[in-house]
Amino acid sequence: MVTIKDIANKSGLAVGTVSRIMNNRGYISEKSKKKVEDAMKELNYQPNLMAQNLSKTSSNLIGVIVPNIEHPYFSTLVSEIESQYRAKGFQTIVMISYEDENNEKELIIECRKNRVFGIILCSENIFSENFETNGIPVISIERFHVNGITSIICDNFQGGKLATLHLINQGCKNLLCICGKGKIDMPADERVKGFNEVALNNNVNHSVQIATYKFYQSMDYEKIIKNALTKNKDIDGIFCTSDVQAMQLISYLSREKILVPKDIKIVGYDDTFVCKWSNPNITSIKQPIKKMVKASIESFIAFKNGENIDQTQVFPVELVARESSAL
Amino acid sequence: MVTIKDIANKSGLAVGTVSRIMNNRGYISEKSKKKVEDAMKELNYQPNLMAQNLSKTSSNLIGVIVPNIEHPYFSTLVSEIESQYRAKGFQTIVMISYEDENNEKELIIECRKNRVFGIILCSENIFSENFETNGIPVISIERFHVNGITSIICDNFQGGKLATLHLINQGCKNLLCICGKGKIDMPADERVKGFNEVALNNNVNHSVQIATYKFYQSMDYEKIIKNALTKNKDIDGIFCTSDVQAMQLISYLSREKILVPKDIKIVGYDDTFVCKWSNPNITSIKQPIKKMVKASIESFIAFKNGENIDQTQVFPVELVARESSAL
DNA sequence: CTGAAAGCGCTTACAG
DNA sequence: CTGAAAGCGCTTACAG
Repeated sequence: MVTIKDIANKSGLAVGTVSRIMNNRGYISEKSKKKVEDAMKELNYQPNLMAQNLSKTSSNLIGVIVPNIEHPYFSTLVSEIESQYRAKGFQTIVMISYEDENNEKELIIECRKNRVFGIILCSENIFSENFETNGIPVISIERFHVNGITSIICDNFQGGKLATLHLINQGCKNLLCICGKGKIDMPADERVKGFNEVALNNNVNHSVQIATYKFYQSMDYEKIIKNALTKNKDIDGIFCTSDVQAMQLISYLSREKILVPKDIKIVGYDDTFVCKWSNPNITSIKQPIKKMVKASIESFIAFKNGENIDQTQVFPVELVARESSAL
Repeated sequence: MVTIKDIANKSGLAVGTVSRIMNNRGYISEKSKKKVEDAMKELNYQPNLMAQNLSKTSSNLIGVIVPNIEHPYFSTLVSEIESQYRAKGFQTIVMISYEDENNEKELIIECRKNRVFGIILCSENIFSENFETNGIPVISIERFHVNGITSIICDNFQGGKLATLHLINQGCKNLLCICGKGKIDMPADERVKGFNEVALNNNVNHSVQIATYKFYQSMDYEKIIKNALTKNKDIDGIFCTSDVQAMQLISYLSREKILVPKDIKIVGYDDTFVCKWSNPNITSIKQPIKKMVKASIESFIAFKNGENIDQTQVFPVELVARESSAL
């Protein structure tokens, strides 16, 4: 493995000088610069990131802890995180917690071992007093602010309202909301509040079907969907708090020979790529993932610079109309 | 940040001794061990992985370069890689190439900078002479062996045969195969060969619809599906070389009021989680992802130990029958 | 503009 | 069984 020493020898300069040239720090003569660049090229040199991080005061590593990367929301989110952070010179370490609190503790320790610059944590267990990050800043996405963790969320309440208003505008009279419920209050719960408020204000029949956490984990909502629809016979509009639910709902209704959007109109949430994989395509509420990820980067940097960070940052959502809610 | 020095001070031992105790290397007295453990606990110490990797001859890092992590095949694969490698003490660095050769070159350089133990590369551009990994072992998954890169693949030919035989056994007389086509020969091309062979041997009408790469990239096969089905009017069995295709095919056929499996039977490939998200559920060919990932770990370790590694490792597949091909 | 030295936090022979 | 020293590959003041 070629090291900075080899470059120093080759170019006839001291190691420190080479380092300064490579990092463009301080005064540099053109001649030396050229020599170093030539040597680097000739020896095909790549600096050792671990050595760099070790000697610098802070690393370029970002720990990303998510429950899974198979759910389309998370695969999209992680994908966006990876590319935006890389573009800014950070390196992400993606870690999968499977929603298990002990795993999460382990992974946070792993982040600490890596001396990460920051941690993005998407967790249900975020309240835990056991999460000790020793001064490493933590940002959560779509989780509430707690324990000093900065929280980046979309306007879930508004999302719920938009979806519901849309269904009403499309003529629905009997609404159902299918939502998940975890161990703690989640920002996504606000979607249901938005649903309830709009339905109430518009005097529309409405009910809520709660799916326990295991449905979310298995990404298999069939039973809860069946349950909800046998209980509520004359539903004509359903707001699913995730596209994955909406997808499976459409599959279920197709099986039951119930027509979407004719008999029942549907709105999903997240606007993930699967929205286009069903017949009909799924109308959905879009989170501005790109902006949310960008905000997380800015917050980490602000924190690093000792600036104040908003504890909770809320981003507007929009409705993307497709076939599943058409007239 | 607490360091090994703090542990040494606290426990009244030398830094080297503490290191030996932490790594369980060489003779250790119970008394000293206890002292160190107590100090570690008291100071909430976590060793600095970068320092460890720097002083060791090899790192515990594995670079994982994939075209994307949104496609269900890759999200499943990456998820499996992350969890199996972590269990073995490795840390994966997931990198997304977006199928771009320049990105891939950059990412390989990034791997080199990280002094990774090995690279898992899922690339279309694997033939490139420009991939210089400087002695770092590379394993490809579902790509052919080339340039000394170890190749782990499933038995695609067998998969194609299984799928086709199944369709024929289910009574199909006019078969279509929808497949992707990249810049280079891919193991997945063997699926089509298996299709052709079985169809020929059984004297069944058959044709192949090739989807160019851009369809794969966009995960949007609608046009090619439409094209294939307007060209071939009396198809009654379709082998899709990915579940994503099958998913969208089912959506398309539903739109066209063509019944699956009554009018057309369908078999997908990869057996990803989306197979259960459509009506009907998708019959699919299952790759033994877990075993393939396991094999990659073993190969890296074997390489490290100077052992010989099979250049190409082929894993058997199986057909998972669901509704889309039912009688 | 450049070099020498100290330091980042570990590990690893080598003595004892 | 343990300590002291050298080294991993960088960066960063500090002189000059």
